[in-house]
Amino acid sequence: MSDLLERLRRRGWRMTAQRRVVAEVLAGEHVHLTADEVHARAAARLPEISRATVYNTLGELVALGEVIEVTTVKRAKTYDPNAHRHHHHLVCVRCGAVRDVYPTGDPVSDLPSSERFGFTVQEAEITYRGLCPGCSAG
Amino acid sequence: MSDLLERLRRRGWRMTAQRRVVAEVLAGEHVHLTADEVHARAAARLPEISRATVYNTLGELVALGEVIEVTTVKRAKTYDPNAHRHHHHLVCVRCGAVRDVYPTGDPVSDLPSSERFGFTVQEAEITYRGLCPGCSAG
DNA sequence: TCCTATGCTAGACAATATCTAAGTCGGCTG
DNA sequence: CAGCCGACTTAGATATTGTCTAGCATAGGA
Repeated sequence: MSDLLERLRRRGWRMTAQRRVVAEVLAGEHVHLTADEVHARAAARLPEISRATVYNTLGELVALGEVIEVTTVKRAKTYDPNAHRHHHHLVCVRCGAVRDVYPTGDPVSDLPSSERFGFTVQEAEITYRGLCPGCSAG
Repeated sequence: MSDLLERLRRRGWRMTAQRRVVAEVLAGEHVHLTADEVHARAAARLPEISRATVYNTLGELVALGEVIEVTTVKRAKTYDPNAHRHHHHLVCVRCGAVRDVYPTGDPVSDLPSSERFGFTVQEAEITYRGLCPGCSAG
């Protein structure tokens, strides 16, 4: 989205072809990509982009809060561009598919203070696990 | 604990010095260790134990349901020996400390069917994030 | 005690992520 | 609108984590 590029520019990001392509790859598909997948898609448009730049750019987007890093059981982290609406994840234990979901209720309020051990709890993130329609049918 | 060793023996595990040491390391400290940390502690007692054996043994313990694999933001997976009481995790975003916690309520029931997208939901795992007493004081 | 399948080892390999040194370029200044 | 500077990018080396292989060792049953 040009929204994203706009916000980044306003935050003093120097706009380069590489950063633009990475941001566009993420904003274009609302799915969870690994760094390598982002690199592959970015390289399709800008063949000489290096892996290091993709990693750097993803790291910056995460630091700016524009993208969320999601760690599942798979080895590689994935990057979720849906950072502006707080949500949780539903993961297929068979094929690894991920969906963003919006449960009701607030898990933080379900953690009694006796279970907080002096921590200042900021947020909670729920990972639902199960089988996706394709995998439970198979 | 010999509890754990007992259960493993009953399940037909061939008991070797290496497996005993790995199981003891996990059962001894109720903390979340990475595979490398398990290897280091195991090697303190049995110097020639190899990394492959530690990985294999941890994988078997996970498959047997005696240990849970926990993936946090850190790169390496950690192994949680508290597998027999379903629980969630409270993580310090600064220092990475992890506590097992038992919230009230059932997150699975908070996911309406309109948010399940045809998935068969089996379980939910909550990661609470915040600052531990030491880090919020600093 | 002996045998055999299972387990162990070192080290190679694979996958993911970060670092480094040198070259490039966005965008401010004049 | 040209020059400059520091932020950005690059290729490739390196680090970290995890898996595989081939041959040796051994637990535990006969």
